[in-house]
Amino acid sequence: MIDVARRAGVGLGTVSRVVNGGHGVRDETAERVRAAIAELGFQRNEVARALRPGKKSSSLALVLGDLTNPFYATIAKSSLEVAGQSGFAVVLGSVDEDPEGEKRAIQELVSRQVAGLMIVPDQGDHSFLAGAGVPVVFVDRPAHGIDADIVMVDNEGGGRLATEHLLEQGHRRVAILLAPSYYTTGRRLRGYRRAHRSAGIEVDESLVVQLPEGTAEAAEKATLDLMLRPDPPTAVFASTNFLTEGVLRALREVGREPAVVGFDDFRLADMLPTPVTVVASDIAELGRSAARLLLDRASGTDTRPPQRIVLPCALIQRGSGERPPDSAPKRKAR
Amino acid sequence: MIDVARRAGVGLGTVSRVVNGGHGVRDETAERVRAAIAELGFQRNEVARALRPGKKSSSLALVLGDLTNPFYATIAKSSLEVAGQSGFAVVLGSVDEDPEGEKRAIQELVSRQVAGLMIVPDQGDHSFLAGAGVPVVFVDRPAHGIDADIVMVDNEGGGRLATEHLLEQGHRRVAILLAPSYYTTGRRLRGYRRAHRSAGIEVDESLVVQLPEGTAEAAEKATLDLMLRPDPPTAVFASTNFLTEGVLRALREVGREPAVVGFDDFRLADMLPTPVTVVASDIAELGRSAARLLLDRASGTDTRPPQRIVLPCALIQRGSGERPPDSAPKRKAR
DNA sequence: GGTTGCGTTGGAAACGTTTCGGACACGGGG
DNA sequence: CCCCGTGTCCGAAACGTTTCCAACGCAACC
Repeated sequence: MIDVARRAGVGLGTVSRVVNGGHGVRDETAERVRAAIAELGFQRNEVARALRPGKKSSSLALVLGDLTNPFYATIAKSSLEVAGQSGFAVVLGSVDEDPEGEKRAIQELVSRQVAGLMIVPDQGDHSFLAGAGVPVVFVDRPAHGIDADIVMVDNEGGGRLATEHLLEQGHRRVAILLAPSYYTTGRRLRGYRRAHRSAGIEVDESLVVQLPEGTAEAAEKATLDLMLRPDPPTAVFASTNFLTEGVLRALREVGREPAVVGFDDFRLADMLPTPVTVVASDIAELGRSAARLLLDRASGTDTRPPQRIVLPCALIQRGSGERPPDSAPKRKAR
Repeated sequence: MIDVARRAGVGLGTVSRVVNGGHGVRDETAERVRAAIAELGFQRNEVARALRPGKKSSSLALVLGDLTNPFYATIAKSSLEVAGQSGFAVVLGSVDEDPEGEKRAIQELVSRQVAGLMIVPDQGDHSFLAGAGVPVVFVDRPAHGIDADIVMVDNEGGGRLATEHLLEQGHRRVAILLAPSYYTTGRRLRGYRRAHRSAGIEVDESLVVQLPEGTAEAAEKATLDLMLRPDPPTAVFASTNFLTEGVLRALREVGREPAVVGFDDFRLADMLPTPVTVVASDIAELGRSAARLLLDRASGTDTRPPQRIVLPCALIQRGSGERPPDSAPKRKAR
């Protein structure tokens, strides 16, 4: 920049003013500066820029788990889009479901002076973020120990929707598969119970399956066990996209066809032998909202108390969730 | 850091030495400094750190298209992992297939003083990167106008593998669907032609379908046209995961079952009514290799001339690619 | 003609680190 | 006793911006 100033025969301050908003500079001078910039191929050094007191870099951080999971990938994509439109870059911190690693990753990002953090939090305590002086928006689930903005999905409503749908088909033994103790898991289970209570049906606790892992493999194994019991469920609610996949694999293996409803839509769900009924929400909007909110916080535009945005879920009927109870146990019934 | 120095009663230089490698400092002094750091909760400011002359930030940039595409997501995930292990963060630039936007995004990232760039390039000229003084690794396809490292897949070999497989089943009319002029597309087509030539079979050019877009929708439409012709192909080679999806949708609509081979594996491929045969490669390794190479370049460890890493493709037979020619036209043939 | 005010410009300070030359203490060798 | 080397430590300079204050020219006004 100093070279530009020399070349244009002006002072540094003037160059800086031109590079930024550029008012308070005579048109003629500004033009000379712009010419010099073009000739020298000057490009502002964002790092030096972010060094000034109080200034933050024009980057947001996004901390989430496995990008290979379309759920996370969608959040990443959509938040990236929104951030990009405002000239913000996004620094990614991927965490493999390891609470300690997450803390380290977050502090790494904070030390990079990002303007804000979007976090899909692991369990664990996040109070260490409270004093960091950086706005934080949690995505998909809240965190403990800190009161910050949160954008999420109506998990309980979704769980209830899925379960009600199955109960309405006449199912009385509806299994639910749950990934390890995420917050979302608990809410979806609550919806499941609520639906049962409303319908006056008692929950068979042995049909509430807490998986050791949130993987398709774990769900597959659990479903096999479930279906080979003497009293198998006639319907299965898989509370996660990966779990749904596992359930379907298991069912193919044992050749059974209980009703199935999944939580979260997934690619090709409608192309499977029996198209899969799911409870879905607008995940992309989840990411967009989070990014928008964070940008407003970072710019100081938004000083409201912490917000809580909840997106609705909708049932998408495709077939697997509309199978009646009696089709499951006996192959050629009816 | 200046506070830490005061608190520990030492000079700045000493604190800096402790924070970094930390030799040339007496153990006792170092301990005092560490104590002060802990008490004050001091955290190094990475931004200021990167400001020093010659220094680059400890971030890599990754520029790619739609993260929603599992192909890109996998690259992102795996390269993130490798970078993270070396203490590097990854700044993401997502580009929506817009050559001008890509250039802007890249310059944005360069201005952030990233230590290196990993780019899945759009067509367009990338010579503007030559003088940037930042190491660049291209991923999945090379770029024009610059001679840099490149990590890619054996596209031609894969295209050939897929086509040979179909020809071996006795197919003589094999259609190929191609996304718009990516480099990869050209190579896959070349493999397709080679396979035909080797087998002494002439290519019907009307079966080489250049799509206007690389989407499932475009492929679906093209496949419909293809199958409703008086002389439809008996086999289809979809040169991209999204294209494969489109092909399958179209086939379901028209109720035909030509043989299908896709390029790149995808989730649930084995769960579809007819499991899908694909030519696949280790995409995660693509990302890992790129990150490793870039880290070596950035650290100055690796000063070899630009490398060209090519990963092999393998055929995964699942059923859709093993259908004989005559099963396609007539529904109940055989 | 002096004063005031405005639009424009110049340049120093500040940001938080790393690095580098030098200072200081201490001990050993001449 | 002096000199020198070694180990430790200090603090100024530098990095490339932004921002703030001062200064300047000019016109309008008193």
